[in-house]
Amino acid sequence: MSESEEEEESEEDGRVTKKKVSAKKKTKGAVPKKTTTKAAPKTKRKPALKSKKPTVKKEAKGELPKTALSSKAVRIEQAMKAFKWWDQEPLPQGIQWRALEHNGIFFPPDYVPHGVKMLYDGKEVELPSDLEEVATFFASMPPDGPQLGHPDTRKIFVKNFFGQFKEMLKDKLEDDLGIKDFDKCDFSPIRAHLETQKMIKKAATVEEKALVKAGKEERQDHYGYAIVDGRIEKVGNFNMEPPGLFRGRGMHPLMGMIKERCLPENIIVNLGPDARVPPCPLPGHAWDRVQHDNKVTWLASWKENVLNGVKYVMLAASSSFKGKSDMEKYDKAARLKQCIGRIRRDYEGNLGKKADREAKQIATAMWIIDKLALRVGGEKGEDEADTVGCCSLRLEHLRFPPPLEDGGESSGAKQYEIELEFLGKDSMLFKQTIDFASYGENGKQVFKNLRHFVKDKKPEQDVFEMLTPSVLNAHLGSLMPGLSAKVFRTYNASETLQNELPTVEDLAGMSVGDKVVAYNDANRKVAILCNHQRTVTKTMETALGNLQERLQLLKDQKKELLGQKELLKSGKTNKIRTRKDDVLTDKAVKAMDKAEDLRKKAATPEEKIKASHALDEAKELKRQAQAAKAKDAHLFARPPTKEQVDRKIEQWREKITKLELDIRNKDENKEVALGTSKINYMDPRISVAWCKRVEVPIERIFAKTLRDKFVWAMGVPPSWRFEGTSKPEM
DNA sequence: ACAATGACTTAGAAACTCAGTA
DNA sequence: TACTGAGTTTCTAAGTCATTGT
Repeated sequence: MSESEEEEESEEDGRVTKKKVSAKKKTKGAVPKKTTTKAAPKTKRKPALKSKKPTVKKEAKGELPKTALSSKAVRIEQAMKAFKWWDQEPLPQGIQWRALEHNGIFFPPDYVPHGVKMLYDGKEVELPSDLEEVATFFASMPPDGPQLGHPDTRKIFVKNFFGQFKEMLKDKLEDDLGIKDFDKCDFSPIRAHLETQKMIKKAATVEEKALVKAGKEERQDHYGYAIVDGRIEKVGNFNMEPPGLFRGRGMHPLMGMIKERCLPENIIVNLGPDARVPPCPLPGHAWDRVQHDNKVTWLASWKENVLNGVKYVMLAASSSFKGKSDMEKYDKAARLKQCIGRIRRDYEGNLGKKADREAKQIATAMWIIDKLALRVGGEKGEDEADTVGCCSLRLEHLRFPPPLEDGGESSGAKQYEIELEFLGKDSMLFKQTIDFASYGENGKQVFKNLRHFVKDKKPEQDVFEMLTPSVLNAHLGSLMPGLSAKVFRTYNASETLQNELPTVEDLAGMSVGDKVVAYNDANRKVAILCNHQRTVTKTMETALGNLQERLQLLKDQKKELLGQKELLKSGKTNKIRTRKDDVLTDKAVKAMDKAEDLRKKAATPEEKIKASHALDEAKELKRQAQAAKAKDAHLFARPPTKEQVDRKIEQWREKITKLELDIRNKDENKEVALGTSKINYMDPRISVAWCKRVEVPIERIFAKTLRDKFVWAMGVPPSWRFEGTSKPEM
């Protein structure tokens, strides 16, 4: 790869020299770019940033990459990559950095009033700009989304939103404009306005889009990097969250509350004592305060008004801060693997303890967390959605089998089954029937314990009334230093991946594509273990429906082809249906040209809207043309030979098999999210080593950002296994 | 003791991008 | 040569857990 040959050229093992840093300070500050003035170099810099793409293409074509003139972005990336934090001397306990420099936060622009009026009782209402803004927040909520699309959540959302909206009316105007009833409010004019704005944006010319992109890149250049102990690192969320309406998940009691605009006055900036303080980007404003706390990794923080929690600007997932703790997390999980036997014996031994209810609850909870991969489940407040984990499970979340008729023992397999049904993190449904008997004697004991714990309890009472995460974690910590409940999920996920991945022998003779499928199968097992779900969106549903339709069409076409074969055999060639002239496509193309023309000439918003309508119509024509074409795709222009028909039948057979596989995969995956476990739970070294062993290029498994995030894992040998190496068993 | 807070990880949805394709 | 849909990135909410405050 070109990396190695360029490595020596990169900035001294990734370190930006002192000289360079201070030089930057004088001009623009911490940003890793040499821009001196705003406008002038802009045009010059653009091609440099763009040069990234051609380089890649040339490389792909086998040409030599240009080493001398690598773009700024590429050079920064190389500098970041060249520094191998995992080979470095660690900083003292609790110290996160010695020097830290960054450029602060980007703030979204002020609200620009659009003047489109909402209706009340059918009449337009004149709103001051800050109220118009809030009305616009509401209008921008998708009417069929997770908040407004469901009657229960909609009720909460509307109550919160409208309560505050009315409050604002009262505060801002002495007269509330008579707005009292939400049902008389009509935000649809604003919604329509937003919709057309979106269309206009989508229909923008290439140049306009390029301009937007350039602006984004400029922002990335300015805010997107920090200098940590002399090295360049990527910043994660440097954009301040824009104001809007709080979108809680599930039945969040606060959904619909106004999330206020956050200004520099609310920001604490954290950086090194010697670092240049980033200038506040909003004229006339100032940071709340600047601090130099090197015990923490964040660059800036603010208090958010809805949940009253602190939010942070932190480095990106590819940074050394995140990388270090990620590696520690997986090392800890591997350490758990070393002593998992002892820990399981600990809780198994305590499951049947007669006298000690607390020990029994701890043991039972540990079993659940270990075997069912539940989260620990902290207590939740009044102002939060009612979701639970292990410690907060209530009797109402457990469905025991019906009691046996008058002492009749063992009435069947259902005896030890419990249906668990509750909402977990993000209000994701957990619904599984657990057959405790399938886990052997310990499983049966857990079942008995649960029945015992809930004896004489009301549905809304906790199953583990003696447990809290602190109690549980205190016990876990006594079994292994640093052990807490969440480590079990990491451990079990990684262990499952390793065990589920096929061996080199299993994969003998398979294509890379098939190996990737095998990897995804293992990944899916982990995702299911961790209950990583995604809701089937409407777009996905329709996409699946379209595929089904397409499959049916292909099948019908194949049938006709088989019929044609028979006709050929019996010499009835004249009965073979041939393809008709395609007139629709021509029509569509013309309409398209015309719409394009309109768009080019359009200057005023009205004309632009008109052009976009014309485009829509042309698209519809095109869709029709394509549908018609697809319908006859299997037909020949003139009566075919037998060979031609045979060839086409074979083609169609392949198409059908491929599509059927595609549909099956999509269907299986539609409600499982593979990404979460890949990003957060499976030790990347397992995947890297497996890829090396079975000769699958790592980029087939990890996309760019994941490769960056997991740089520290890329060097493991093919033989690497997930099993604790350091730290002996206690 | 235990409630509140702070810092950080984990999470799915939404927005965006880009490659395959008609 | 624009479209489409899959894949990726961004966004920010919602967890965990140790520390701090009362």
